[in-house]
Amino acid sequence: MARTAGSHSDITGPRIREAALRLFAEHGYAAVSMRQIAAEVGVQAGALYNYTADKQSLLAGLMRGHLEELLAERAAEETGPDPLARLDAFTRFHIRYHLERPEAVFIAYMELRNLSPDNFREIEVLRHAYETELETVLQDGVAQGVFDVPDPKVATLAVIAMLTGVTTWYRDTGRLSRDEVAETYCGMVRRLVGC
Amino acid sequence: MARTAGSHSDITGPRIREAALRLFAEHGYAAVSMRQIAAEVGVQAGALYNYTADKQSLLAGLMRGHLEELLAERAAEETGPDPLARLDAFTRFHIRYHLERPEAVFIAYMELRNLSPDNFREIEVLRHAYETELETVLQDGVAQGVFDVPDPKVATLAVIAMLTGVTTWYRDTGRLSRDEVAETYCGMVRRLVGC
DNA sequence: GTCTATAGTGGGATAGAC
DNA sequence: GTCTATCCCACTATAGAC
Repeated sequence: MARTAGSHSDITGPRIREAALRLFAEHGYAAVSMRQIAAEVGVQAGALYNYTADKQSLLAGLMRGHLEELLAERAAEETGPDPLARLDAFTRFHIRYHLERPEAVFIAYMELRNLSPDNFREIEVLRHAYETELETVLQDGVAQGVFDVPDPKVATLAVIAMLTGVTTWYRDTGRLSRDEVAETYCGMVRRLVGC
Repeated sequence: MARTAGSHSDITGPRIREAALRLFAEHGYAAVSMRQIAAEVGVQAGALYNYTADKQSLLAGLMRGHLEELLAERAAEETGPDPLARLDAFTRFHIRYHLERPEAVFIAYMELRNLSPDNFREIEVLRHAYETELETVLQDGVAQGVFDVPDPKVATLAVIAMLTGVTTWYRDTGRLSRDEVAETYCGMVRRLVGC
């Protein structure tokens, strides 16, 4: 759609972030130019700088937004006291959330190298907070004698890597539905923790 | 070391590939310039084109070399008939091999987007051949009643994602040795396949 | 808030001397 | 086989008109 000089648009900001998310996920941060993002939105490159200080801030904002939303939605989930129920809930939540936002997930894992040192530290804190959610479940399960996990720290990283990997192969047009995939992983995770 | 015009060097080719491997792994393919690679080797940018047709071929060659070596070393391993022994062997091999070549592994997983369509197809064939190695072990184990794996295809992808994830956190200066990590993962993989 | 235009930098790849 | 020099192009970010 043609756009005219001087037109106002309070939704340009979100549209820029959506376009950047899509393009960064597809081609990688370094391979995407500000011109490409602007063209996707339908403005000139210079206009982007009304919404972001620079390209680096645009990337950091996307990653921070993704991880903050991940933590917020996780915190909003009801969690009872039973470690096994909490483990299942984490597995289902992680898979559902990641399959719903494959682009944000992809960027959050692949573009860490392209963050400035300050932004990197900030993002790592958020990521570690999320990993701690699962580690706590595993430790509680071990303490209660429900799980058998020799090394909860390593198991945490192993399970998260396993679950996140689903985004690399899952297709909605494939053999399994999202729920079926989640159930399959639930079973594998349960067994992995000796339950 | 200063280099002089006209000097010969049969090892420039390998040095270019080593430098490219290191820089691509650290900064990403798109973020690394041919000038950077040349500087790392100690030649001028133009000299690189005596060894590679272009930047894309350099990347594809690194990835092809990595996957071909992976398949060759895997094929060289002795494998008995016992599915459990083969599963353990795969786990230990995968972790050892990946921890020995973190840069090549990183590139092979992260830079798929930056391959031309032709190169991408070629690399995907190699990657799939490797995944089939594990899938075959799982299927044989199920057929012999040793493993309990409801979905061997999904389990294959889950195990490989879990094992490969070790490269994102393992440090030689950390709490565990490589062998200890491999044993920990062996135990987790065994349980995951219901064994 | 968006436009056009541009400053300033750096990119991939090539040509021709040595 | 490597050098220097260069072509041509794209990039980020900014300036100033509207």
